[in-house]
Amino acid sequence: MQSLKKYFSEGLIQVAILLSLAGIRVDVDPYLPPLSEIIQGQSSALTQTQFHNLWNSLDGHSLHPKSLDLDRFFTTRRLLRWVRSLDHLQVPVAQLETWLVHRESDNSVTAMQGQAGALEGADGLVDIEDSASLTMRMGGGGMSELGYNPVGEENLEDLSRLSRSQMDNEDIKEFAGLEEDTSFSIEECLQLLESNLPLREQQHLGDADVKRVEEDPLQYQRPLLSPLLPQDEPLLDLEQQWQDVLAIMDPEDMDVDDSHFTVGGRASETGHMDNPIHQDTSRHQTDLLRCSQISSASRDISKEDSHQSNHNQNISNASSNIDFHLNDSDIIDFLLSSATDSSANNSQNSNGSSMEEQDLPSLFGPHLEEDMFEEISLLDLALENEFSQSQVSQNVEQDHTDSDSGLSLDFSQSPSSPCRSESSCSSSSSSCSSSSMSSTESAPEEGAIGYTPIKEELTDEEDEGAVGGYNPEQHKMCHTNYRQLSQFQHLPWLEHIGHNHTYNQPQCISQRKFPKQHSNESLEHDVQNKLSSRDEKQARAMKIPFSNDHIINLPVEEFNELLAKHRLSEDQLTLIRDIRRRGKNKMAAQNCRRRKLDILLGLEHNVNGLRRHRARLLREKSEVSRSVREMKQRLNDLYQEVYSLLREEQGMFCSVNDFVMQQGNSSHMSFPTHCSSQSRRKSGKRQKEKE
DNA sequence: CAAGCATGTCATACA
DNA sequence: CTTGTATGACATGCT
Repeated sequence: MQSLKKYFSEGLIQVAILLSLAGIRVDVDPYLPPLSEIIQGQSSALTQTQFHNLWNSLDGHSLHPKSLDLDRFFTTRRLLRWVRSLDHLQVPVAQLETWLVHRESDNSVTAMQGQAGALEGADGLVDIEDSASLTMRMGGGGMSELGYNPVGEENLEDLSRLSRSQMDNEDIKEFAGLEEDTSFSIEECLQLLESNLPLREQQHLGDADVKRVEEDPLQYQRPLLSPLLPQDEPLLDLEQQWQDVLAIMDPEDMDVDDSHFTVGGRASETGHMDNPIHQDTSRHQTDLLRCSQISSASRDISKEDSHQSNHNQNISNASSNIDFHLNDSDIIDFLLSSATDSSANNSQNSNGSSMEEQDLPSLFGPHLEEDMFEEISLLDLALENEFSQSQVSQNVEQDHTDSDSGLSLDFSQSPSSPCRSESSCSSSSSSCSSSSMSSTESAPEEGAIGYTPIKEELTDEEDEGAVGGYNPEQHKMCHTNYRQLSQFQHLPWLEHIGHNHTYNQPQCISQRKFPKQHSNESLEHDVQNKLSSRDEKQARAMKIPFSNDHIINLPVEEFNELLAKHRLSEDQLTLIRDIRRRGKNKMAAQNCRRRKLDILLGLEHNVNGLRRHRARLLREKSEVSRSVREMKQRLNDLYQEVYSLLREEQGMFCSVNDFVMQQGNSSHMSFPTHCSSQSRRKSGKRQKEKE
């Protein structure tokens, strides 16, 4: 019988879904067991009537009874809710209700204050119901009736439908960006959130809210934020609060990437997509914003995948959903911070391709320049979808995949390096036929080894200049450009890299560099003798018939062939092998040092970015705290006003202290019509029950 | 001349 | 075992 019932139930579900899709509203409630039973009761995963079995039979797949498919389960619940809600308006009804009850003696009020964290400044004037019960009333009364469950809801659409009543106290508090230790009550949190809802969102609220809007639309529409704050700031404040929340909840994301983390989800949820600040700033964002959108979209996918079964799915989705706004806010923040130099900078930025990099430092102030590079680098990295949490790891990863090329490295140490042009690289590869293969093969990889973080800052021209392999000389030449970047100006290695450590240079390199350009060969020979390395001198002394470059850079097979071609003594062979070993180790040491510097560079960059991020978070935190205080004050004033009106209506029989405001399940705000001793006793009794 | 830096070299470990 | 690579430690030359 049970199985038969199940069979019909699932059949009904399918039919209802199909009919609903066709536009026909079907109420399957009478034919279905209570939803709670489906969810929690006999159909629990541990019982024989697991609901996943229902789905196993639905689509023909067979799942292990213990492998509960939560996705399908919640999808089922959503579909069921949807089907059920087709016959009635599915407007989330906010169950926020406020009423006044009699204020008992001071002791009781004190106790209730302790429970709910009444307004600090109200001095016991307002008594707010226990937050847990309030949550039950708000969430359980209305939304949970629709089957919403904050845990396990994966879809963003559900999230958007999730009103604040879906969250428990902590969620709401966190959502409001409040710390745990704050004495801010749950109602204040809700009002804080509510106050940031646009009017159309308010229309989704309950009757009580509507009434309040009708009675005092201005007051209700007006956010409870401080009047000192600009009207556009609530959104930013919320985003900042959300950033704080995310930083607390997910410290792993606190990395550089966290700077792109904000409240967007909430922004969309609360309908702030058309917030004026977005409109005002959107025209300034242009390509940066698009880049951020793309990057955030990619992150959305990955984040959703990683958080599929996460307990904090709601908030994760919210954060991912709003990445766009987060980037938005970041860009806005950046634009606002750079507003002082906006005109000049904008013009320069528009001509960025043609602008000389060395002009950059003069165009931006130190702080602005730092921020700009941070933002731009973040966006660029995010756009490439390669932005890892640590540039260090990125560098190391690249290092593992790259190989070295000693040939190009030797170029940088050539005696003629000071006057050599970038063409030396190509000429070297063309002039050395046998070794060109190995050098050119490994050369492009070499370029990816070392200065990767810096190369991201380079222009296209410089990148093109690096084609053909890593050329330290290019980096030396670009060194002047690097130094324009304030981020790297302090690095000693950039300042010293221009030093001409030309001792111990292979002779063959200088020969290959300018085979036709040097007319005076005798002079060149003198220079070679003077600047050649110990190995080269020894090679010449031992009459080694080929160059050190060949010895070092030839592949093993060709190297062995070369040795076989010539009749060499044992000493010569030993020297050749030593030269090869030392040469390769020399290049390895250079690469190793370069990597080390890059790692340090990346770490330094990350530290700076994290410092800036921390400073910004602290700044936002202080701003939020200030706005919260102001809102509290406003709310207190509002209460005073309401009480004064009530006293007038009651004929001045009751004092302000005789009223407390409560919020409940009904859809209207209620106040006791009189403050008799009976109500006083009732209130006291209720309070005792709570305790 | 000492300090700091860049570079080369060696020894060693590892793939 | 050979070869190549990576890296710490030390030496050396330069500023």
